[in-house]
Amino acid sequence: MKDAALPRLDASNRARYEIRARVFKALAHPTRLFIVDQLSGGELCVCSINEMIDADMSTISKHLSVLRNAGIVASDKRGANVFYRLRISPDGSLFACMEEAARTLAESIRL
Amino acid sequence: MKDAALPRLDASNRARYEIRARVFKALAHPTRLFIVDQLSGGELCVCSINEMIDADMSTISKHLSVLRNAGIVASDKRGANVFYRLRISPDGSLFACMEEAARTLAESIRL
DNA sequence: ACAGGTATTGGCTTAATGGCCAAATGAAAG
DNA sequence: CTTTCATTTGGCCATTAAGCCAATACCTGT
Repeated sequence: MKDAALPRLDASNRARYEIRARVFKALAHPTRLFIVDQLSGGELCVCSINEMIDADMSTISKHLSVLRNAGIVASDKRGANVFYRLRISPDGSLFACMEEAARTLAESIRL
Repeated sequence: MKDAALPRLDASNRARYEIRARVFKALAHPTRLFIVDQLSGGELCVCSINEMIDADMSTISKHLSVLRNAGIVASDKRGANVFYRLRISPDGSLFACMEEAARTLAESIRL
C-alpha cells in the first residue's frame, strides 16, 4: 500500500457536516443564545421574549424562525399567542453540554 | 411587587452571549467541522489537511485562523510546517457532547 | 544570498445575514 | 364583519463571510 488513504471531505460526507453546521449556525448569534437560555426555564410567549430584548418584534420573529428551522425549538399557537419551547431536554446532557462547551471555550480564549 | 422583573438581554450580559456565539460561529461551517473532526485524532500539518479538502490552501488557512481565534485549535510551527491541534480534549466530555448535540439535533430535524 | 517548498495575508467579487420598516396574516372580541 | 391585538413575511440596506488569486513572509538546504 502506497499511501494511507487520507480521509477526504467529499460528496459522501459533506452532507453530514453541512447538517451539523446548520445547527451550530443557528446558535451562532447572541440574541438566539439568549432566547435558548430563557427557554430552558420553560416555554415562553413571543410577547414575553419581545419584552426581554430591545429589538423590533419582526427581528425576534426571524430569530425564532431560524431556531425552529434548525430543529432547536418548536412553536405552537394558543389563542392569539404563539409559544416557543426547546425541542431538546434542557436538563438532559445535550444542551447542558453545548453550553458547557461554549463556556469552557470562551474562558480558554482569555489567555 | 408589580412585575416579576423579566430577565433582559442588556449590556451586562450581552458580552457573555457574544463570546459564546463566537464559538458556535466558528464551528458553523462544514469544512471547519471536518477539520475539527480530523484533529480529534491528533495533530495535523496544514499540508495534510490541505490534501483532505478540495479547496485553495489560502481558504483552508483562513478556516484554521477562524478556529484559532475562537480558541478551538492551537498551532505551532516546527520546521517549515505548521501543526494544528485541538485545544480541548477530544476524548473528554466537552467536544463529544457538542458533536453529540449536533448529531441529535440533526436527526430531530428529519421529521 | 538564492531557490525551494510551506503557510499566511491582502484584495476582490459574490453570497448570506441581521436589522428595521411596512404590509399581510390570523385569531378573537366587539 | 370590522376592529384590534399578536405574529409573520417581504422589501430594502448595511455588514459580514466565503472563496479564489496574487503577493508576501518564513524556513531550509545549496
